[in-house]
Amino acid sequence: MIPATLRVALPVPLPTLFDYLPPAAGGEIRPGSRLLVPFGRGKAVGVVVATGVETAVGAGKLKRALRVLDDEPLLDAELMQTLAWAADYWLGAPGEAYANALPLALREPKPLPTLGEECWSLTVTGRGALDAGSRRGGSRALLAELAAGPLGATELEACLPGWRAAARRLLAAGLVERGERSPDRAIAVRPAHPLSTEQQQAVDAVADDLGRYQPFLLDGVTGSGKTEVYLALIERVLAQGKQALLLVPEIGLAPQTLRRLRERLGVAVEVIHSNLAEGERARAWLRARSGEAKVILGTRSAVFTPLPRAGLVIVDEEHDGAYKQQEGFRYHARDLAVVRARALDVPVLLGSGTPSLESLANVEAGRYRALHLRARPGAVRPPTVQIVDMRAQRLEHGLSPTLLAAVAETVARGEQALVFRNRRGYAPVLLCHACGWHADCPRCEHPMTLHAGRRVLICHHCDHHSRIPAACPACGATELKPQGQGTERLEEALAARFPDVPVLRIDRETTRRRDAFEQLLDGLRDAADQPAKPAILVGTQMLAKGHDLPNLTLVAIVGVDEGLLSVDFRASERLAQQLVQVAGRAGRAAKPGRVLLQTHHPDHPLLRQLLAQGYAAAAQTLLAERRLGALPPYAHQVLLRAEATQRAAVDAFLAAACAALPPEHGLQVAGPMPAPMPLRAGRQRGQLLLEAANRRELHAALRPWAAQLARLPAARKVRWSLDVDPIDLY
DNA sequence: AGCACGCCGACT
DNA sequence: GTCGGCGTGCTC
Repeated sequence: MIPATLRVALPVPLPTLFDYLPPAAGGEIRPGSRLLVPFGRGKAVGVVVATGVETAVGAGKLKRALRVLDDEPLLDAELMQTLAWAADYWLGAPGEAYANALPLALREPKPLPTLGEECWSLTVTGRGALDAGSRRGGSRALLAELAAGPLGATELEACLPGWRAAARRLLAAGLVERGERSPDRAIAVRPAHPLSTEQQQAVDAVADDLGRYQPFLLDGVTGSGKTEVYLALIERVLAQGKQALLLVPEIGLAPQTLRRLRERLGVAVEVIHSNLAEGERARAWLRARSGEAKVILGTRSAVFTPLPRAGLVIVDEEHDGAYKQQEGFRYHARDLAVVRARALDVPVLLGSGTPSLESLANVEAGRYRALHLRARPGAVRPPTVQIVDMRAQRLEHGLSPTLLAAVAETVARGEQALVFRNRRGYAPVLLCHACGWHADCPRCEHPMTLHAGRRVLICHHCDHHSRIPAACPACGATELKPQGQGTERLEEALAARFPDVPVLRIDRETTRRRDAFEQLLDGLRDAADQPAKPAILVGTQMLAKGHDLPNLTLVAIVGVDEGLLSVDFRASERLAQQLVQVAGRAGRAAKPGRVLLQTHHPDHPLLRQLLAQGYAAAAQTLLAERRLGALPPYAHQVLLRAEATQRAAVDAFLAAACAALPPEHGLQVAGPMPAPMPLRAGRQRGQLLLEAANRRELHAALRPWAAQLARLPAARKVRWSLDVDPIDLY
């Protein structure tokens, strides 16, 4: 044994840590410091996990580390412990867990960046160019923005999206320069809204537990003022000189939340998400680590932000699937937030209008405490919901007369209507009426979606594009008919039907440019001096989330039937959440809302209960079904996925994996079997599902097994992954 | 995951 | 005669 041997996590997807001799020069090395080491033929930056370890590596193989990059550990003890726990729980490669936690810029052997915020200002020549008006377009706009004084990167992003291209040009021309300044602080603080009794109760309940671990589930419908509760709690945490971490499911929701945080709190708020430039992200991360950043707002990966003065962790829209990473290290940020809160000894608040069944089960089991916001302070009353029976109705491009009449009434009142359809494109199928042939993706064997505007067929599973055939390739008939409706077709139908009203389609295609979405939505809000204009919105689930549209009074939901009939056991939960979230868009402020639900299954028990008794009751029914079926959250699952071009390779690997399971493991084994989509992007796919009522048993059996999988000879011929607590079984 | 080594086809 | 295809094996 060599007493000073270091154990290091390196950013490779291997189930192992690597041992090194300490660098030739240097003093004491502590866990959490980064280390530059020779690795293979090159070098790598790793994180020291343990020192003075007893190594099993032969002395001839053991290499000496090159140098320590941090005198002080970059990752504190709590983060190190949490990361080790996470790698173990999600059966991930330890190195990948550390790699996820560190911003990319900190995984390079360079000195730490300084903490100031990137900031841009005019040079003397720049001012001259502005006065002379010698530039145009984005460059001119940027010069104009900077005329009043230097601006930070976040501010520029807010007032001039896409400014970086112009900045690069002007920097090269010497018209602007890049500098650094300490981050913005102490802007005018807007006073808090008075809290309702319910809000105050929720705040008091959590505040009573500040300073110790306690999870809360804050259950509040859209418009009930969850954000005010978050803000009030963050204020308390700040008053104690501590930090708050607020997670949101997607970047799209960050800007509006950021605005509210900055307006209200007047402290440095850091935003951390994957769209941030790597340097900025590293600086934000370091400002959190130094304690300078008091409030950290971020998406999934922000759950790894260091919090030396942690006071509170909040997970907004906790039911959202975006918190689960779906490749590489497959962690769940909501679950990890709870684990971190326990390690940090702080309360964790999970908020949602439609809580996940997992969290509801945790309330039921007494692990989480429930807090409720039932009233919608801003709205007169909740929207009325009506089921529209599509059977025996003459449909116009999939839209019933009832629905069209409701849209007509709404726009006639000068209000806005949303037609929600969770399918992009013109039609999901292109069908030959003569012989029944339909256009399938050659790589997925699934119908391709017709995109009429772009005159192309697109596979929504693998993005394969092909030309629209002029005639049926099977029988030669020219009667190829689009079957079913996507948002593009609904937009067309509604525009034809309501020629005097603007029809706006909002989906991935129409909002591809980064700022397009916000711009479209801004046009729908009240201008200061003008009354709101009537409009019809057609959109996918992009519209389901959090955006405030005060003049939207009708929400018509088209095509919920897929969710009702799906074989995926989570489909009904997701459908219920989606329906409630979309319905919540209707009728905020003073105008009452109306929701129409168009279906072929008007008597479906889930829809009936959702309407009559609301989400909480429907969720209880779904929970009872899960319990009866011994499904999550009452059982625990691990899914082994495999794919390869050869079906035989997949089968051989899964069979070998199955045979490698420890004897008497006490687990339920389903498979090996084909994946729900057995062919995708030209790859054969299969899976093996393992279940157990007891999570400890499941992990005890799977830990050694997971390590063994990598060593199976059959593993080299497939792409495989392990998914602990999978949320999608595709 | 990268990266190199290694042994078989169509090109200057 | 070589450039390069991706199978195989390794990384302390």
